[in-house]
Amino acid sequence: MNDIPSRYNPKETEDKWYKFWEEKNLFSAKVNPAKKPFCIVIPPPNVTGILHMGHALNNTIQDILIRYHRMKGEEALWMPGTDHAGIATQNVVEKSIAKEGLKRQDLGREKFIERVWQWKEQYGSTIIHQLKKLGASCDWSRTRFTMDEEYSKAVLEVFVRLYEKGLIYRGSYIINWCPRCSTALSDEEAPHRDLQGNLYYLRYPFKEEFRGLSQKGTVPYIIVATTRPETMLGDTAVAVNPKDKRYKKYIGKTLILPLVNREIKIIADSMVDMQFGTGAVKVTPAHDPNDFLLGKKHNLEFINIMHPDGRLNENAGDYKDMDRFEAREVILEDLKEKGFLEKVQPHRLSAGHCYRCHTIIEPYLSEQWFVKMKPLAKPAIEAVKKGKIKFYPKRWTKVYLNWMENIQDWCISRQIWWGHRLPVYYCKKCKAVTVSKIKPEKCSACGSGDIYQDEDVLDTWFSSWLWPFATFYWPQGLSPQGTVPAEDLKYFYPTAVLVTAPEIIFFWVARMIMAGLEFMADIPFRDVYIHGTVRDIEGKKMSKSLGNIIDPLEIIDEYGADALRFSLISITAQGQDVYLSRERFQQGRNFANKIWNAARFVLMNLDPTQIRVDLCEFFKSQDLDIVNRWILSRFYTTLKQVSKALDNYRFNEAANLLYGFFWHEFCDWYLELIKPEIKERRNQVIMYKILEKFLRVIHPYMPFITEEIWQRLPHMGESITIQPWPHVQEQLIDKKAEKETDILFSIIKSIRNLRAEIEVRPEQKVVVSVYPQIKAAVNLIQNNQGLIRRLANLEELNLLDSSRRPQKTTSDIENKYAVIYLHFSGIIDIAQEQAKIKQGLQDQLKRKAAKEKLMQNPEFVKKANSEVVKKMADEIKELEEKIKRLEKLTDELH
RNA sequence: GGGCGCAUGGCUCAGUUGGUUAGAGCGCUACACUCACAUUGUAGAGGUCGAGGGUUCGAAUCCUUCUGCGCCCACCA
Repeated sequence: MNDIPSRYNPKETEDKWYKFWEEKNLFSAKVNPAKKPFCIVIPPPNVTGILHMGHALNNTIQDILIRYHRMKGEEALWMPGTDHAGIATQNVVEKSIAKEGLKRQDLGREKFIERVWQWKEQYGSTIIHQLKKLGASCDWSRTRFTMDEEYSKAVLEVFVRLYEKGLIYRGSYIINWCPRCSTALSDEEAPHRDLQGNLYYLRYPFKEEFRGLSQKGTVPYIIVATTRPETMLGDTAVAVNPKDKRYKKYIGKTLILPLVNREIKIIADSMVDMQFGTGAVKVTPAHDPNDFLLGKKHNLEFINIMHPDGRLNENAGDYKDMDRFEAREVILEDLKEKGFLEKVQPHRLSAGHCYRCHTIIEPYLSEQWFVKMKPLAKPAIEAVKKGKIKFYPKRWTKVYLNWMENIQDWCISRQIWWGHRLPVYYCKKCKAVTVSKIKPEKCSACGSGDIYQDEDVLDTWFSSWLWPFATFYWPQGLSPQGTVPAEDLKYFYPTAVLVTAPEIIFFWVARMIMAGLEFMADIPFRDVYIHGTVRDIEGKKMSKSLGNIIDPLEIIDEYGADALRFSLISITAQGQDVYLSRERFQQGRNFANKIWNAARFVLMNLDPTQIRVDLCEFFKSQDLDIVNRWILSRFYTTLKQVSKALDNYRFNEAANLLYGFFWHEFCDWYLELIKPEIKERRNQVIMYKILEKFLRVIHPYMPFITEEIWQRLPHMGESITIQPWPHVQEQLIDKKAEKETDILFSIIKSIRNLRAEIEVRPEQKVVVSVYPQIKAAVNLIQNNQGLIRRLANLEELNLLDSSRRPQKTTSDIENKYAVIYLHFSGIIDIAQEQAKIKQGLQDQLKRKAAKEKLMQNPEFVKKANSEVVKKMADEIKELEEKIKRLEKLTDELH
């Protein structure tokens, strides 16, 4: 009689509806002055990316927002795309050609880049397909890639503008160098991790006293401490603090650098911490950022001892071509042998690690390009301080500001091939630098045609920081095919909200704010929502290397995308980390199935001819019964709360509200209540309308199942994705009905409780007498006897007007509203009953005493909210009545 | 060294501006597959809200100190 299976099968629906949405272009957004724009730019995943739980969380949140605002009638645009991810992608392709026994150098730059593009064509859209599996409603027709021709123009434009403004400069500085990737990295790309290492104490002998020391008996050497002994080969000084009494007399003296036999001076600088190590520090200006500063200040020699790949170079003498860590061991051996090693102490230290390959980075002196950040940071700090951009949760504001206020210049050149090549040209003749978007014919200084382009490419983030406007074809404002009109940028920018993870704040969020203000003269987004990190059940971050990954695609396969989405969101408190296990997804699957079966039930019992009516009109024309008034009220109350929660980025709250409403109110109570009279018009209309509206409201969370059901309903419109978000009908919110059903339900629950307690078989009908404790309950019970009888499985229901315990009573129970007596031919355990009553009496007395004490406190009466005081007084009155009744009962039982 | 987060029933967590008897999911116990759903239903057990101190008529909630766990930042040779 009906063709709906009793289990929801996501596999049969998800791909089908996604295809449908795409075919109908339901996700495309256009400039529409009649509508409010709502735009989110996706944090572009790496082209090398495959969907992990972090993506799943990040994109589910964005999809919920986009679908919600689309239904609210805004012009919702979710701008998708991918990031060329310079280092990561180059690494992947290098690995792939390594299978053919090739290195990128074998291919040469051009051929290698060709291979990367080939790779991108083949695998670069994997993540896009996976996002579609998730249900992401991006406007795919706009998909951008940071290496697109037009996008690249924007990148070069920005470089040139900043250069011309004097904000980009080139210079030799100590930067983070990854020997494995063989490139410079920004500070953000080289996060510090703690390591267990050693502090090595080395003896540097004095030159003057070198020979005759043993006779004089003075200290023949100064001891310096270092964690990287191999860098001693590049030492050009030893520094002490000028205030340090121990060393004052040695300042200006000369030492002989062991193994190398270089003469180095002892210099004084207040930078030296007297407390650390021996208070004397070896200075390696080419291999340590602090030493670099000292080197500049004291005009020291800069000796680079390392090849870019981490092996030592010709300046390392005998240690040439050894790997840095191998050299460390050999050097230590040699130092030890020659008596220059004083001691070795275990030492916790932290070192930068390449964020792509996790190799320990080397502070390395090299010529790089930098962006001066302070001038860019200033307005970006202001924008957040003034509240033009808001972080959710708020606490990230401080993290952002702290970083921005201490911002360092940004190293943007990378010594790799895959990326935007610097628009910088050098003249072979006069060495002048020409910076130009398009390759210049000749040197801007001397006019020579003998020029060549810088080999370096730009940091990937130097392109991603333009994402919120470069995706709209800034600065031309027009896509090459003219498919994206110039007005788009104006209409959709600034975007509404950026959704991302905390570790991206510095990399991307902060820089987008700076770029937006600099190039668009406006903030790129109004809100920043920072969600938590996805962890496993033990709290460890999910990562491939730990092997604790839960693959979202497997979850989709097993439970469905809706289940994945719903579960993920319902356990993610705002901004808190998420602890996941596979079992957690059962909740979402079960909920989907519940919705499925409720819809199935409604459809099985639906007469489509009855329901074509406007809900409000229908409501006005009818004298609706309490049950329908209640469920309408509950729906609209929930809707109101859900909208509010979504507006405040409280996604889990909205999810849980919807879950509770649908499962425990609509299914458990409402559908059960109307079952016998389900064909009545009022029930037909209300159950249908609520189901239909509920589907819309849960749709942002569970797009697939809601579409599947929607399509089976006698619906209007082609897809649920573009149905309007229901309006809150305030006039249907009926607190009185809610209160009254609470009375009915608690009476029914109490009876059920009673039955269970004395183990009445479920099929056994019993007789129950009810003595209402509040006036409102009397009529209510009277008018809803049938309902109570059915849900509590009663033979007969008597309404008492006296609290006298009726004859043949087996057991009783009381709740806020009534005392309930159950008549059943079982055995009455008088003692047990007495104990129960006694206990109840004592509880009530205690509660009454507590409340009376509060009421006798003049401070309370004076200061507390009058509503609270009144409530308290009412409660005392109620308690008094209950106590009176209980006392009477005790007497009777004696 | 600086900053942030977390600590609530066996487990994982909610608890918005302080206000009745602190909630949910999972797990557990008992009962129930004729009636949309066993991916289910009904009922139940289980918490002195990490510790001390303070503010307040009133604190899981605000302040403070401490303890434990986790994270971020920093030029700790």
